Amino acid sequence: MNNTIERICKIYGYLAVQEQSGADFISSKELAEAIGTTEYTVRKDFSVLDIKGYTRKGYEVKSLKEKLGVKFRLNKERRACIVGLGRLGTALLDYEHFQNDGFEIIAGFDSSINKIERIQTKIDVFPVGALAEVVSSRGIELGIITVPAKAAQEIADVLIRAGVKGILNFSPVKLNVPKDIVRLDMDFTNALRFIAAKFVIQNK
Amino acid sequence: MNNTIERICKIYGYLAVQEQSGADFISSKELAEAIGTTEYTVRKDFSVLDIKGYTRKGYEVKSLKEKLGVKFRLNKERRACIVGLGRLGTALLDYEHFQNDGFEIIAGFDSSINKIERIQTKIDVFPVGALAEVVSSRGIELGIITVPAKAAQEIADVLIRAGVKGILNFSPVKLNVPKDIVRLDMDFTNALRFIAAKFVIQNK
DNA sequence: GCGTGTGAATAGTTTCACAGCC
DNA sequence: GGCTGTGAAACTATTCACACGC
Repeated sequence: MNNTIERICKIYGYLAVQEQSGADFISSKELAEAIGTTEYTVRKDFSVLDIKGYTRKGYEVKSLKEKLGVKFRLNKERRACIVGLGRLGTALLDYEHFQNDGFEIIAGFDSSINKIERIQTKIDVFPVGALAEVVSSRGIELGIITVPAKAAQEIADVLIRAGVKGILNFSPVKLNVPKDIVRLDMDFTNALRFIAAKFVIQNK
Repeated sequence: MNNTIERICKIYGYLAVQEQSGADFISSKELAEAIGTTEYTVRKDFSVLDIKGYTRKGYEVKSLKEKLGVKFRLNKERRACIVGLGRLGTALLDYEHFQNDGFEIIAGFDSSINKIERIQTKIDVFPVGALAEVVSSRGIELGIITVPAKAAQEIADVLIRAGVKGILNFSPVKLNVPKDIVRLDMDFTNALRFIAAKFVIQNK
């Protein structure tokens, strides 16, 4: 079911683009190509979600996006914060795509007061001590962790206690989180390992 | 089988840490907890790979790492380059974990000469025009793409023609690559979408 | 007893085949 | 003819059960 969610998220992104460019209908085949799967799988996903298309035309772009948005609440604007304002953290603070796609980074945190004072960004930045208070008072639902490995679990704990629903983890450690909290790891080293290993296996 | 590769990559990373801290043996249970799976799955993976442990002791850390390293060629140092030296690209240029774990970023590329001249890093930086030549002459096997969406496919094509084996793609577009080339997408917006959507589904 | 090794059972996912519809 | 919708088939992955070894 994770695979379905992942595909739907990609489809949703693709539909946003198609909607801009004025497309009315789209086939399962085109969607499949756009996200890298098969048309069967796309239709099966929609079938499970009870989403209907039109014979010979495909799916209506606007209403498909609308339905997926409602079912997965991708239509709702969500607030996020970034903890750890090193190079990666500051790069993400100003990552323009978030803003366009329903996510708003509304706060950054770092343990170094110096760094906080030096940072140039439109987004509010705070010392980590303010984390719990800011997260709950501003209704932040998603935490992005870009702190060094040894601080990551502690930050995750604070974020969760303050009420975030999910964590995007860029630190290379496996975080322990309660199972109602969603955690997604983006470990760059592992990503390169995966690419290298897969190349070896598939071309053997 | 992708799942197995992914788990092995995580295990390999965990073993590197364990090796440093001097651990001799490790059980399938501990490995499973470390990477977020079950002990059955870990043992099954090893079984398929024909890797043996010791009754009542588990697996010998050093030799397990060695064996995985050989089978998936994770023991080989691999060279990578980064194309697109915006905030994310420059953050990755100096991402310290790569260096420790068998990957070496040996070149950066950008289309702006200005940017190239201003960048402060120990790593060699070049105009994109030099991409094909540098990649093939220096034996770069992995390309990391951090250019804007509209330039991503073109860069991917050049990288592939120059001989890279895999691409780590940070741009939010789906790249077309021949099927012997490994591509891995890290789309941050999609990651947040996935977290939000999964939370909605699992807590419904 | 404790932890591995693995065939068998189960669960989950993708693909296929084809009926239905405009 | 072209594209959807979906049950069935095929495939893949995980979990279980238990024999084995120290």
